[in-house]
Amino acid sequence: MAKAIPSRSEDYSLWYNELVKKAGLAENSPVRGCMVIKPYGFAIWEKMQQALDQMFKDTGHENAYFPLFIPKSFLSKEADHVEGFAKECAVVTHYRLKNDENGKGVVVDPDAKLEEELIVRPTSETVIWDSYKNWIQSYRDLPLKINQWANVVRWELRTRLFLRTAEFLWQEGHTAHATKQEAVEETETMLNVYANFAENFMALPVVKGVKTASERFAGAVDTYCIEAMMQDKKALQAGTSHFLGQNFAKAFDVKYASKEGKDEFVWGTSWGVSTRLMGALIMAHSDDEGLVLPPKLAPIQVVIVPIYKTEEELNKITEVVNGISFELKEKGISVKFDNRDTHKPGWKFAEYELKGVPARIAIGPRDLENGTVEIARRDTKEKSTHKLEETAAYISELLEEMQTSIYAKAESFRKENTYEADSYDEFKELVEKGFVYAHWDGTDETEDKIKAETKATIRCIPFDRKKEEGKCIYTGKPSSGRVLFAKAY
RNA sequence: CGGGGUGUAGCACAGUCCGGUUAGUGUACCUGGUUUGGGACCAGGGGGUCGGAGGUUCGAAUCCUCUCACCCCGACCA
Repeated sequence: MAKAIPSRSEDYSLWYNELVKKAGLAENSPVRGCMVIKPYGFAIWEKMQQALDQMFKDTGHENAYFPLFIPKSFLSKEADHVEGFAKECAVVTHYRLKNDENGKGVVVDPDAKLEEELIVRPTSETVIWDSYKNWIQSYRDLPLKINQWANVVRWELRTRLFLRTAEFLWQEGHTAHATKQEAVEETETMLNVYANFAENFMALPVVKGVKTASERFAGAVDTYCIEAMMQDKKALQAGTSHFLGQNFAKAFDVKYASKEGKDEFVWGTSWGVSTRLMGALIMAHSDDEGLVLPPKLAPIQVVIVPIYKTEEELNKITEVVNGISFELKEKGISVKFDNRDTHKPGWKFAEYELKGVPARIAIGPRDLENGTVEIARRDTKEKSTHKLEETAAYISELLEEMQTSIYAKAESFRKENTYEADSYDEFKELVEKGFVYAHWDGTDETEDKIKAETKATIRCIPFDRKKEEGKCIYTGKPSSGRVLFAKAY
């Protein structure tokens, strides 16, 4: 049997790239740095969307949609914001093509130049705050809590499927509040929503914390984030939630009349997660046989593979399968019966492993005779035989067990590869091997130097860090707690 | 934008240094048969602007010039 994908331990990058392609998730598009998300990959994204969307609604948000194009002038209204995004914007300058006079196909019509160029949104703060100016007049209009599912474009110099593509899909929440406290609470709430989603649906343990000034979102007062460890021990930022203060309110003149009749600027937040989560899901759990999907996000949770010689046998198996399928579907479990005659059982086993289907039921003549089925779980590849009548109950338990066990595996992996460093020499050695908690003097300067010398960055200042007096590993200056360092994507 | 690498069938690649029949292998695809509890086997078959343009030559996938695209490493990256 030829290996479907290269070994993870030999070449992590290649393994990831090939896995994304071979499992039918996505491929490079003809447009530089963009990707085509294939049906199976999109089905996983849809499962993510569904769960997240429900969580947003449960926390009082509504969906809306804003334009893809942003007038160039909007972007420059917030000074830090334009600074942060200017270098990676796609710009629309013309609105018409024409046939080339020399017969060389179509060319841009120079007469169709736009008065003001349009930016393809790299994020929607500006265009949304421009609307909010009209939507908000009174404290009665607040809080305003909107989410949008959309695509955005950032012309990154170097791209990677799912992790950093020129165009990507995401959701972005944008809220406006009457008080600072309420906005800060919203920022925290949404970070917790993301952390819950990562841990309970993606089975991915995360570290919650706040970014240092140098990693902060352009235009934010504070950026909160969740950071996860991938199987190559590098960190991946899996979601961010920004407290915007009154920065965008001031830039777009969004004021409300308070109960006391005074004009006040509103307080803002924004938060988002993207198709990058797909990359996180793949890199966190998959093995050399393919994807390992946590049951809650698997488009197909159970696949049933018949093993038969004659049509008569297949008919008998189908009868049994219909019974099992019905029971499973009643429990809300998604089932696929792959009775295609064009592929052999062995081929199907390998294929569904590559696609990360959590549980597989095989039924053959042997089982028909004994009234049993064979059940294999994707994460450990263990196989076991069960009585027919116990199948649905067992599968239901198995899926729950797998969800927690995949999480537990990722968590213990992270634990095994997390260290504390108390000197710079120790730090340099340990940061090659995973996450490192170390003391830092709190300055940009020190952070930059450590990054330049080791390639490691401060992923976040964890919320749950313990109070501990110490000395900065680089300068020896006093510090009141450890921060999380790692090499990152 | 710098450094390195690769463009040959749907996919993965050999052939290029040292030019020479009709451009090859694996896999995938099609047909027929035997198979079916871990990516089956046998036989037959289809599929190529050798990334593109120009040049050298009797003759170019191979040599020369230009060009385009992609990948990896860096710079950049809410």
